[in-house]
Amino acid sequence: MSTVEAIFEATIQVLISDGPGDLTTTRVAERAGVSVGSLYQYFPNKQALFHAVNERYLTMLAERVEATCKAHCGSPYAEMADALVSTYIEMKIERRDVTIALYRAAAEVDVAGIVEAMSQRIEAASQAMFATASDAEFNNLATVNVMMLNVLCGTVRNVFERDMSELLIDGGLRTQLTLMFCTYLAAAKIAA
Amino acid sequence: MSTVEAIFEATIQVLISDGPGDLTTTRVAERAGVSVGSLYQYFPNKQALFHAVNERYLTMLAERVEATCKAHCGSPYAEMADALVSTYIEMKIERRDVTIALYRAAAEVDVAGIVEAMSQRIEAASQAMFATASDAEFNNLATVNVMMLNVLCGTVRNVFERDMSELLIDGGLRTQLTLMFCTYLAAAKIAA
Amino acid sequence: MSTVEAIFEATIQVLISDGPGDLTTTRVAERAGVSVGSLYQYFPNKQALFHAVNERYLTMLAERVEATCKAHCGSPYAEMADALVSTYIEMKIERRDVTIALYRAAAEVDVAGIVEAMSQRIEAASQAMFATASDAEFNNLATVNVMMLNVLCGTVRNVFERDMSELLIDGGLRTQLTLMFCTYLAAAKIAA
Amino acid sequence: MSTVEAIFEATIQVLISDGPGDLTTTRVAERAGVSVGSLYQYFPNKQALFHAVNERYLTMLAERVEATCKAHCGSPYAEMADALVSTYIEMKIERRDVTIALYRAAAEVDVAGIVEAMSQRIEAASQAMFATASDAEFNNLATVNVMMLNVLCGTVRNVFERDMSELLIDGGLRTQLTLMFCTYLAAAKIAA
DNA sequence: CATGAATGAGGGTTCATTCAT
DNA sequence: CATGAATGAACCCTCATTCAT
Repeated sequence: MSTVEAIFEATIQVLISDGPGDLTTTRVAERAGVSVGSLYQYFPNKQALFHAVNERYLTMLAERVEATCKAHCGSPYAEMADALVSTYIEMKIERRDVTIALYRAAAEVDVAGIVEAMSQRIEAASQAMFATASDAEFNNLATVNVMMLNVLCGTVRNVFERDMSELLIDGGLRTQLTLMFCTYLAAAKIAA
Repeated sequence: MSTVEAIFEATIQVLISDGPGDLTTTRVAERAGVSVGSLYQYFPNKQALFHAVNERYLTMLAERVEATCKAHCGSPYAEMADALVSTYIEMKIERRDVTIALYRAAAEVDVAGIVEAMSQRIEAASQAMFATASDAEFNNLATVNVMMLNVLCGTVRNVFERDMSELLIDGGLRTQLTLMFCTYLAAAKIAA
Repeated sequence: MSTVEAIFEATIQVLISDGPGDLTTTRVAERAGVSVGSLYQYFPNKQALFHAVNERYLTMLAERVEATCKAHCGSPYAEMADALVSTYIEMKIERRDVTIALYRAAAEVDVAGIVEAMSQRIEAASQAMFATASDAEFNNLATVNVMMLNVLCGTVRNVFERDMSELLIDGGLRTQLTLMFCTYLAAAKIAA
Repeated sequence: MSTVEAIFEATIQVLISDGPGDLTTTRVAERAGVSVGSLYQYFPNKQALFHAVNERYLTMLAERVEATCKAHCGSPYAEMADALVSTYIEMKIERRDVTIALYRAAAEVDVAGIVEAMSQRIEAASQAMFATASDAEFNNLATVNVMMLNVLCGTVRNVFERDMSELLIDGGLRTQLTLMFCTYLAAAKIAA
């Protein structure tokens, strides 16, 4: 494993075990099995490290969502909603500890830029998908789409931060969010 | 204004102007016009101060929501949904800077406990309200209710943190969330 | 002794014993018998400390020279030259270690500003004095005066840095510089 | 250009553009277009590099002064004084940035040894020259000579460090120093 | 002989907290 | 009960130097 890779992984590990408040460059370096100096050879400062870790994570997320959206072009909108919600939640659950760690770290630094960029990628992909629904066209698709994604991201975050396991394990969150989106979309359908 | 009051206000002010990263006890004391020593007479440590500020803010929020819920007992559910969403968003918009400041500070410290407590108060009030809707009864009200509140809190936070002013100023967020909740509730109605 | 005083003294001591390259804020604080934190309560950073120490020293020097110049208003110019040279050199010899330490430290930081300010104070005082010589008037006094002071400051520094004790102990430097200035001034005299 | 040459030049360049405080071995190597490792193949440590650069510069200076002194054997002493002063100042002005950079760097490291050695070479050459003046013999030549060279070196340094351009551009410094030396030497002449 | 990633001691600086006044 | 100077552990970051390739 490359040094950079080790540092990335160590950052996540420290974030998970110690929390963002106790994340020090020394500790990260130690956990990565390298010296602080090495860390600073690859990242100009602590912020940059944070930034990079978040970017990497969010980029992965965005890519997966984009892929899902592409894969569901032309499907019925209910399937689209389910695919979107499921993909997003599954990714978050997959490495639950990482998800929680990054949610907590988000406020520490200026990650707003990355978050915004990724949000827009996801929004674009989603809107493109819904525009091709086989069984409906929508009024105000732009607004509706933005709403759904804010709801999706915000709600999932809330559920993770409150650690509401019961909503996550049995798919309650997924089912209900999908349902909510379907009824919402139905109301936005253009009468045939 | 009491000393404690001054300290509370100063904390918020520093949070707004300097951000949570630059909030130091000395700075808070200065802005409050008291000495650090005095600050420590009222709060055993920085965490406690943070905690208190958040508690006060969230308690106010919870109380307002509870009042709204009580006031809408027996109304049609659409009105309930609108009242809930409107009250929550209005409070957040009212002192937008404070809202954003506290969202950002949330991760810094362990506010999870307070958040959880307040969430449950709000959920209870909301569920009690919806149980009295004049025009419907709902399947699975507990789940539906929890979902709506997670969506409400999560989405609003997301919108504030992304600073999506366009959704806030013209009431787009309010209208759409209300609509979403109405269609969602409609789907949960018990057939008459 | 006040904390600030102790820090000033400690800075000089460290400068003398360890040299400017090994002057660390921690070491200064230790030697002063206070904590680093205290040091930073009085000086915003290391540079400021350096600056303050130099300013204090050079201000004293300038004041002494100014006093001497005032005291010799109306004297014959040879006495003036002797007074100027003697005062300057004596002050430097008085605390020889401090003198050497500060010469060495001068390049470390931006002391140029203070040096320039003090140089100008001294030049002004000196020129005012020579303008009142009882036994001569001078062509180009401004130029002649600036030359003498550059020579005085530069030469003394050179002698200290080269540690040419033999020139300092028996007054050789003083005698010769005075002589040099007298012959130089004589050449600038306006023929009666 | 040899590697060593490149490193020398790079050191000077970094000194000029970044100052002695920001001179790092890595930066020097970069600017020289070689690796740090290579730098350490030629210089055992940073001090040695500094040392070498200074030695090279001062050796050149000493050689030029020696040459001038030899060339003026048997001349009248006024010509000698002028030649000495002019040569020294011209060399310093020739690459003014280098001169200033090295003056500033001088305190950083232990260059005292080299400076002393070069000073003595120059003093010897100068004394030998003045001993052959065609128009005078001097009392105490050793002392007079040492004085003049301390004055010359010290004053020039002072003028450069204070950046008194007006004294350098129109030759004021040169003229006045020469004049000062001539009157000083005249006073030391052995009566015929 | 060149390279440059890796090292890690050490420097400047901050800030929550205490306690003598 | 108020004050604010003093504390010092801990943080971020730098850079001279080494050594495996």
